[in-house]
Amino acid sequence: MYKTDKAMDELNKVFESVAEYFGLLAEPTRLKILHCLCNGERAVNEVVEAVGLTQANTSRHLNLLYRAGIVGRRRDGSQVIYRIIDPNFTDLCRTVCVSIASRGDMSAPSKDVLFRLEQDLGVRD
Amino acid sequence: MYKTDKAMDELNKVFESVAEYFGLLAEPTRLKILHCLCNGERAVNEVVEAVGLTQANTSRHLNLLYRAGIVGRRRDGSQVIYRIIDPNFTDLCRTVCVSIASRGDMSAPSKDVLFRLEQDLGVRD
DNA sequence: AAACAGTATGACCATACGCGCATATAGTCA
DNA sequence: TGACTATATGCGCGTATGGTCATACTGTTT
Repeated sequence: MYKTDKAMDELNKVFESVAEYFGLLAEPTRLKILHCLCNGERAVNEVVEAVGLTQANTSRHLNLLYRAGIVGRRRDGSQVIYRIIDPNFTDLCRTVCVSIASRGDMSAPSKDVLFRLEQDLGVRD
Repeated sequence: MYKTDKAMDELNKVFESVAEYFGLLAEPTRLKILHCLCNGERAVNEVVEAVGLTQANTSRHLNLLYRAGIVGRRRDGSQVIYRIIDPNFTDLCRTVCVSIASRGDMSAPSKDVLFRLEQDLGVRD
């Protein structure tokens, strides 16, 4: 298929990049943080309060997401305000949410929770 | 927002499920395996040869993907043949691939490799 | 049954990563 | 400048997980 070694190398790099991206979304805490940002920008301390994480932890995750280009940030006085800038994030999450909902797992979430979640994911800033 | 504790619990479970799903796609080796299955079903030994992994390793990853419902399998004589059954997989990967390609990273993959990859992801079995 | 190919799995190792603690840095206000 | 709030970061710990090796399991063939 991909004959040359060079093409293979490039393909492997693509896989690594894709894996890295998915890896950012593979953590419940980060998903919580991102969900918290779904309805608009938030300062770090707001996120901390909303998701119930440590300030240090929250800051770390937000930095990760920032360096990956999933969220943007701006200073406002002494606080830093984050927002989602990756146009694909909501699409990806909505797809997976629907997929999970469709699986008749015993642990299937109730309709209204999913509905509300999809509502959040449908909002664009 | 999500007032009741019950709703919060459910939401957290959703986050965990979504994270778990993304986690499966967050590994370059698994992406290689899945890419190998993009053009149709393959026996384990074929996958082993195609992606250059250990047989044990390949089997483990395939089992993971199977238990998660991303791939299906059937026996054919002494060999087991896997195929992609998750309708969302290609969509998700295509989205992320395009996203990565659009970022002007220095390590941006060449156009033809990406084109070929998207071609693979466009094929439905 | 014996020999063999194909596949799965248990044990172990090395590494990655999320977390909490303490601390450093940046900005505001008196 | 000093005190205070807000945010970021270095360090150490515990866990989770991918990789490898050896081995068990399954089906086929003679």
